[in-house]
Amino acid sequence: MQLSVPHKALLDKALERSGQRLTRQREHIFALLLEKRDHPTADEIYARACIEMPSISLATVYNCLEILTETGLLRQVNFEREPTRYCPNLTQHAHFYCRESGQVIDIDLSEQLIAQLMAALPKGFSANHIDIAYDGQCGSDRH
Amino acid sequence: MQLSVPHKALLDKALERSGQRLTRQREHIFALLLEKRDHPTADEIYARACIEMPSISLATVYNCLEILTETGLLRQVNFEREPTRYCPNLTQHAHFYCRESGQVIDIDLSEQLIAQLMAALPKGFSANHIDIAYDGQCGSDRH
DNA sequence: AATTAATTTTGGAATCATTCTAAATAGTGC
DNA sequence: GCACTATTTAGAATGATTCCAAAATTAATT
Repeated sequence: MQLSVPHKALLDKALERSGQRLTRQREHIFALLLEKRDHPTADEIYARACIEMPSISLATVYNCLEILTETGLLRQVNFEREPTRYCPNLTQHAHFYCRESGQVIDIDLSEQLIAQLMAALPKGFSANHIDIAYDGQCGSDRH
Repeated sequence: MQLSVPHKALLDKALERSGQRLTRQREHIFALLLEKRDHPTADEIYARACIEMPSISLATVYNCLEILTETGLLRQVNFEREPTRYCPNLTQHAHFYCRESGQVIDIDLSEQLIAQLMAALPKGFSANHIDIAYDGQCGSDRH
């Protein structure tokens, strides 16, 4: 598994900007997230990482995910108090959690809809972020 | 602290409907939530409950909150992986979490806005619930 | 009111995701 | 390659929540 040239450049730049070093582990975790964009948990990422890098530890996976999130390369996705999932899609979008198939699907929202949500806030309130999570059935029969 | 007659009737009916008994503990926890609608965590509710009912246990608080949620009298509110908070406002609404003051504020959303959010889903998807959490500054200086 | 049966409460142990810690290892600039 | 600093590692610690089995309470029946 290999990071594409533009993604590699993105990673280099993001780490440099925040004074962090590029390590094999960080690169591998980032590549895994980009390769299969299914919103895995830290445990799932750890299991996948171990295939090519058996010596990696779970603590490192958590650490890499934290650094990648801080540097703005990943987003955390939470559903209730389930384990945190990770998402490399940085555009403003919502998440749909299908309780049947367990899949998490990105839902694009129009600028206009976001603007309306912002406009629903009382005077004086300002939001840095809106987290929108749907849950229901996605109609696919994959399990 | 006393449950109003209509709220008492609501509690009775909801418990009966799902075959649960009315207990002092359940009534007390429900009354606490209605009295101060500040989205407390289980720990905070436990601390408040102990004032009038020192023998109550944390396990019972969790159990009551679960039952009251299941019977549809309370909603759980989560922000990332912070401890779950509880809310007796059953109308469709969003939550605003002020990182400065720590306050959680209910935000009303129009039917129309909810409908638009539902309409943003791909064909075949159906949502039971949409969870909307803003975070930012609420502009109050209470701390 | 006593008896029984079923549910609830209780305190403590267990669980699970995540964070912390301190020693070992790997990057970076010279 | 050397020294300096950041990172990784394994395992212990944490914190919210759930589980457990015994004691207490409630509801139904006599």
